[in-house]
Amino acid sequence: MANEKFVSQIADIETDFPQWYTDVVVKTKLVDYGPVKGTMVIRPYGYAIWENIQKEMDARFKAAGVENAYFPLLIPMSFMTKEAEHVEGFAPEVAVVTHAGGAKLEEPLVIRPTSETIIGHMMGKWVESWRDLPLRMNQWCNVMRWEKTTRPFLRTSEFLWQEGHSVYATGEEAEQETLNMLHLYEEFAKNVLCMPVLIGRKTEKEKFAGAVATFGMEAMMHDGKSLQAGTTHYMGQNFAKAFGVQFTGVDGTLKYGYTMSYGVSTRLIGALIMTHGDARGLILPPPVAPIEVVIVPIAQKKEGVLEACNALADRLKKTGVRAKVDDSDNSPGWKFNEWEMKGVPVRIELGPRDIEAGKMTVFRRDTLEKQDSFTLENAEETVKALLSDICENMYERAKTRMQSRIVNASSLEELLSGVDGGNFVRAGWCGERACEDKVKEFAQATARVLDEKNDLPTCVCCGKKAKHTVFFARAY
RNA sequence: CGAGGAGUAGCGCAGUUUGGUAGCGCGCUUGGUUCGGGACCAAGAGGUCGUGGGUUCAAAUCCCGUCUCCUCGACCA
Repeated sequence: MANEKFVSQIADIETDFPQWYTDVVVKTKLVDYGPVKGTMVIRPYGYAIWENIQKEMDARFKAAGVENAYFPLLIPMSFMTKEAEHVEGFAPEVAVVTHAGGAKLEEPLVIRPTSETIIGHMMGKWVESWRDLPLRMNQWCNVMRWEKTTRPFLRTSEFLWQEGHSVYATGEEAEQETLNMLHLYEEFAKNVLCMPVLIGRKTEKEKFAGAVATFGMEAMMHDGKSLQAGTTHYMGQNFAKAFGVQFTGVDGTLKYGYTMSYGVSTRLIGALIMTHGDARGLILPPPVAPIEVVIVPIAQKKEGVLEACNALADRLKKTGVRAKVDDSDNSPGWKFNEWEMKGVPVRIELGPRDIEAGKMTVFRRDTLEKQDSFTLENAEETVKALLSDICENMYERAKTRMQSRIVNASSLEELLSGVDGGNFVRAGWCGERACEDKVKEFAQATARVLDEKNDLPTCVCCGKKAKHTVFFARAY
């Protein structure tokens, strides 16, 4: 088999998925490890994916009327302690600056693990009247959480994300925005990452520290485990009260605002890798792939070959396709394997034979199919159609896979065997924390989200009447 | 943070048991031949053996500390 040597560079995706993931992210040059524990360097190929994610997401926020802003990295320690649940949730994982300018600081400064507190503080200054509302802001920034175990993109001490924060005059509006943003994320996952997700409300146990309600979007990874790919939170008046976010209403009385927040992070990159990847490495969704089409010249020193490749690349670039000619000295076979590992959606091979016939050989990464019947003449149309077909196919394939791995359980044993088999397990739940804890202890599975379709009658744990139907899974 | 494993050339590793001249494969550089699934020949460059201390005439090798990475558990975007 021609690819044996190549495939052996990365661990087996079926039998050793965690190692496969680590191998792939490092060998494809998405990331490298930083010198400080839990830190990662996002290399150009990885950062380009993030930039594409930002571009698509940012456009959606702006279309929804959200404005970008930037708040400071350092937060006075006293801010963190103003909201009781919030400090309890985040205290164990914050990094604190105690010295600066060669002296011990009067008040320690927290490196933001999230910005609810400092933004709440500023909102308190900026909101005075009902006319100031709603106030809807987003920031793209880094945050730091001192995690115990780390893995590139999935969990690192420092990561990049966007955090949106809004304050509304009424709880209904803030709650509605919490759902709107959840649906925005879902749409983004589908159309930009070609990734199906489950969305829904989180249980009390799983909700954000300081929130009234948390909603999440969960994606199924190749091994059947779940990854929280984004969250939105409704805070009620918790933070508004802690930070004095008050306004005078139409009726002339002073009221507290209602806040909400939402975020997605560089973890999305990990999510798309673990959703779409295969034994050969990455399969990148075209909308975020740094290179959508790589053109590999065959016999590139022969006259006219490189010229033809460059001309084709230029034509594709003019139509907005991210195209690249690999004119390095490596052999064609080497290039094929390299770009496959790096997940480029479409490869075009162009050699003297093709050029003479006015054709091009096209390989698509998602299906590994190669075709040599396309004409060079209408390459633009061919490539556009192919990229959109790949997008659709990647989504449908992942969706079919996820749906085929959602099973119902009516007992703890069924739930255990379900998650052991790499499934998401739907089960009834009475709503008691004790039962949720018992499931975790028994099956090492957690409640990912509550299913909107609440159709299972009895609690999987205690057998009493179920209040909710829950998606349980092992999680990253 | 608990249990296990690993750090030797850019990458993958051998050498450590039994202390005694720093090795192999790939990659890299130069020149040439090649090019339709990880090509070939020739010549070359590259190492404070993670790091700090100790034992010794002598340490990659033995002892103690420490840092980082990987896997599995408890917590999280």
